[in-house]
Amino acid sequence: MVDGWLPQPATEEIELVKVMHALGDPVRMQLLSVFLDGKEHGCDLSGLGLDHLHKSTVSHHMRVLREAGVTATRTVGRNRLVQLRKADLDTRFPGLTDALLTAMGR
Amino acid sequence: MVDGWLPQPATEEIELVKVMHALGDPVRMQLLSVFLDGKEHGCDLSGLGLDHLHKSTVSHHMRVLREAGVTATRTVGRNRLVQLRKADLDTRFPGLTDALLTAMGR
DNA sequence: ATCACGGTTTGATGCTCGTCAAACAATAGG
DNA sequence: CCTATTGTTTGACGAGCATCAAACCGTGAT
Repeated sequence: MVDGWLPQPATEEIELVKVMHALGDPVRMQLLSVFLDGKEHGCDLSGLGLDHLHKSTVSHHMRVLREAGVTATRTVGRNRLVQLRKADLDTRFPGLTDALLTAMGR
Repeated sequence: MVDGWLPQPATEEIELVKVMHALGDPVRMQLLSVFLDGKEHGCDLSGLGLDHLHKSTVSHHMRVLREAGVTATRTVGRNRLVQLRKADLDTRFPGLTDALLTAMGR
């Protein structure tokens, strides 16, 4: 019933070096590849090759991404919906998410 | 008299996650801000606020950047000339260095 | 109220990394 | 040849990080 957003840095507070650090991990990079479409995603990571990871480990990586300002997480019921903060990132670092989208994905 | 290039990954071998990891450090980020002009630079880091760092520490960071494929280092005499591998990075990850240049610097 | 579900938090462990210090290597100059 | 310069390499140390496991917490269903 609480249904709100998890804590995250304001747009102006997003730091490039922290974003880079957040993306400098294979697991988080793979998570990013899912979020790059900009849509909301559940925490079901089946079909990602992340089955071997403990749920608390994934939760940790999700937190790193969120605290770096890369993603935003919304609580609805007992689920979490995660999405890329594309607009905010484009404001702070124009062209960055586009470059990532080009480099990854297709 | 040997005057050659220090070992570095081939263009196709440059991995995005390793580049991100290399850039996920404040010191290396500051070094990058110097190299973003694409020109060759000596290892004189005066006026960068890196005076407090030991020379071996800077050498370490230079190596990380080079092994990630971010920079290329040339040996001339007893000096090292370092420059951004802009063409190679643009080939692998189009728009990335431009986005970094926009985000940092001016 | 009780239970199951989805996810977080805490603690512990091992590995990686940033830093310094000292030794080393190669080169330019006397 | 000797010395100074420029930067690398090695070793050591401490901090940080990725991972797991177990406990915990809010929510929805029974």
